[in-house]
Amino acid sequence: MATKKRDIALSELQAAVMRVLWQRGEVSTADVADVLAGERGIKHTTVATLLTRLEKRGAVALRRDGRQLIYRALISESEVRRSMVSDLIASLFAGDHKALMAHLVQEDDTAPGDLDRLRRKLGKGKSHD
Amino acid sequence: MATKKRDIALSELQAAVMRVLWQRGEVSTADVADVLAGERGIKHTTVATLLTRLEKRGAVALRRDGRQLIYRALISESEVRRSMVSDLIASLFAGDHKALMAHLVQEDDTAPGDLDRLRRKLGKGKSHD
DNA sequence: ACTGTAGTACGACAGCTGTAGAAGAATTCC
DNA sequence: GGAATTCTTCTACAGCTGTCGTACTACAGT
Repeated sequence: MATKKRDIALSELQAAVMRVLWQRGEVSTADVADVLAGERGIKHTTVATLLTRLEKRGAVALRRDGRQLIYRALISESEVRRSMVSDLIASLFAGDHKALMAHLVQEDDTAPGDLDRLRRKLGKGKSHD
Repeated sequence: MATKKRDIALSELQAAVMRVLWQRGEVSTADVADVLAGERGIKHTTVATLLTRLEKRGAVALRRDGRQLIYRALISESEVRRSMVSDLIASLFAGDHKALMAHLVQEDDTAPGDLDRLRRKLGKGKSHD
């Protein structure tokens, strides 16, 4: 809790960038760019800009390797999830977590039994991040 | 489904404005402004701008009453919820609704039994919006 | 050494958001 | 009827985002 990171709201695109880092750990700009270029036809320079800005915000750290920049995430996916889910709940569900669950149960095609299974499968794990 | 409304992502503040409309139906600019001014010290003109922009986006409709403008929501809270929850799931939960549920079950202090109760209470209702 | 080539750094620009002051119009109150 | 009040409209501006083009730099080959 010492290293509090506030303001962890990412746009769709920023999340896509972070996802690459979360999945692969240390990644060069080119690697991220290749993924994003494939997924959505974004130019390399755009990705470089995105990464630079994320670095400025403290979301990622970079390291030099020759002429290349290698990035790694400084905020974890769980942190972002927690933060953004909370924001959404605050904005649209009157701050009530259960209201979101209710919404999900209502909207989703999830077979009712899944909830039970889900609850059973979790319940003890307090390990994340 | 005929009146498809895409692009229903609202910022925190925009959601706050919409919330007033959702709760009260038809509301004058001044009414919304008073609520927002009380909640977060925002100036009337700011609220007017917000409403104007929401109107331009098709999120609200306005009607004149003398010199006053009366607004009402054109998009429902459920629509916005559905849309934004889906966006979040797509961005951060690999498109898997159940992953969000798992996250909630994990993070929330919700007593495990609540899920059962929740599921029981719903389950048949297909009425929203 | 020269020339591509690959990579980074900068600067730009448009669109959206949060914020609000100034100006103008319509009402209301003496 | 003139002044104070209330509302809307317009304009502005800064900060963030998505998107790149250009320019510069360092290597890799030949």
